[in-house]
Amino acid sequence: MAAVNGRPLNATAASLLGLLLDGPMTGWDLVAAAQRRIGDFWTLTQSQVYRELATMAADGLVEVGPPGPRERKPHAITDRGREAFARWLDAEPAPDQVRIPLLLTLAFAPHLPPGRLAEVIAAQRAGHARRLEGYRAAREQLRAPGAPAVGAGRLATLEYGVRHEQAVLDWFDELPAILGLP
Amino acid sequence: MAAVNGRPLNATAASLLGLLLDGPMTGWDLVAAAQRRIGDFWTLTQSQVYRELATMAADGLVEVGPPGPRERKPHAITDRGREAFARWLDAEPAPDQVRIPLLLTLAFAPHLPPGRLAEVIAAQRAGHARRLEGYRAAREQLRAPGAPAVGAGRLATLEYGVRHEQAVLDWFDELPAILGLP
DNA sequence: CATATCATGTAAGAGGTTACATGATTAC
DNA sequence: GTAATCATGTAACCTCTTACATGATATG
Repeated sequence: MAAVNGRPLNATAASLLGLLLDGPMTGWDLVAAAQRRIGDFWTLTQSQVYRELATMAADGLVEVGPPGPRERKPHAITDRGREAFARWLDAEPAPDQVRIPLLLTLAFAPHLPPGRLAEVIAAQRAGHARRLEGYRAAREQLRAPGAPAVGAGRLATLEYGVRHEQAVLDWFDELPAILGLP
Repeated sequence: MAAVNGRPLNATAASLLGLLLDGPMTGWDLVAAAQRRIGDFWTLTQSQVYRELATMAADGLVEVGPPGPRERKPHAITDRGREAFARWLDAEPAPDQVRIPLLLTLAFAPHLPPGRLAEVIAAQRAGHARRLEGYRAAREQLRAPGAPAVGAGRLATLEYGVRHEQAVLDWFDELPAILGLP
């Protein structure tokens, strides 16, 4: 019996519990579900998933069910897990955690060979434009008649993505003026 | 003589080198300088600074100068350090690394007690509004006549902050409609 | 039967956070 | 003299990433 009261959940573990509220899943399933449902604003790797599952099983937050074909090991959330998830969800979300390598490059741009900065900016802008298109397409698909019913949260996060990427693109378009580039 | 060719720089170490281009600094100085120059979009702790300095000293990227008063240990960038920094700066910046706890909460909002979601949103919005004001104030200060001369990069990153936070606030204002909140 | 996909996991290390310990110097 | 701040760093731990190892099953 490990950790009688369980350690405090980290956001990654809590998210896995949240996904398990829809029913038992294997680690493999969870990786896919996480990518689909929260992948746009939360990264997690397969390695992490198996580790968190093992930890949570030891803490009694999930239970391993009867193995299926191909070594499938379905994990189900327990009552303790539901409580832990509810406590986590009710807490104040931590502040955004943002690290933007491009802004580092920009901060040190005077040390960059001339012309290189413009290249870097163009490449980064293209990436953001691609992502904006992805978010837009996904949003339109969900808005279309006959679209699969989906939580409003999904629409809200897509809208976040669209607005953020649009703002970033607008910023890119102002950049030459700010930096005094040709 | 450790690591003849030096391991590849991580962004945090590289940033410290970038700051040292302005002249020798102690770990303490670097913490302050980093907070001021890149703190808006890159986090780093005191602990990390001392560790990276030790590693970089072992790799010959920085040199410890003659100690000053109060155990001050100025670190100066070496020629090897300058090369390593230039190589890092010239490389393609990694994609943004973003984790937004609020969006996790939103993704699982159906499991939240009624009313709690609105509270959470209000609190988070206030935080973003505060940050927007901070960026705006800093930007106006730099634009004012007689402002200290400062790199265009600083203005560009402030502009990024302003636009990002403004987009997030706009999104907050759309949220009730998207989520069907009163 | 070969290849792709499903599915498990381990190992090793990098990067990051929090908390603590220690002492010098400056300002009141 | 005492409190704040400067300045060093260590210890412990957590989280995340990358790479590897292993084998079952489905598809052509």
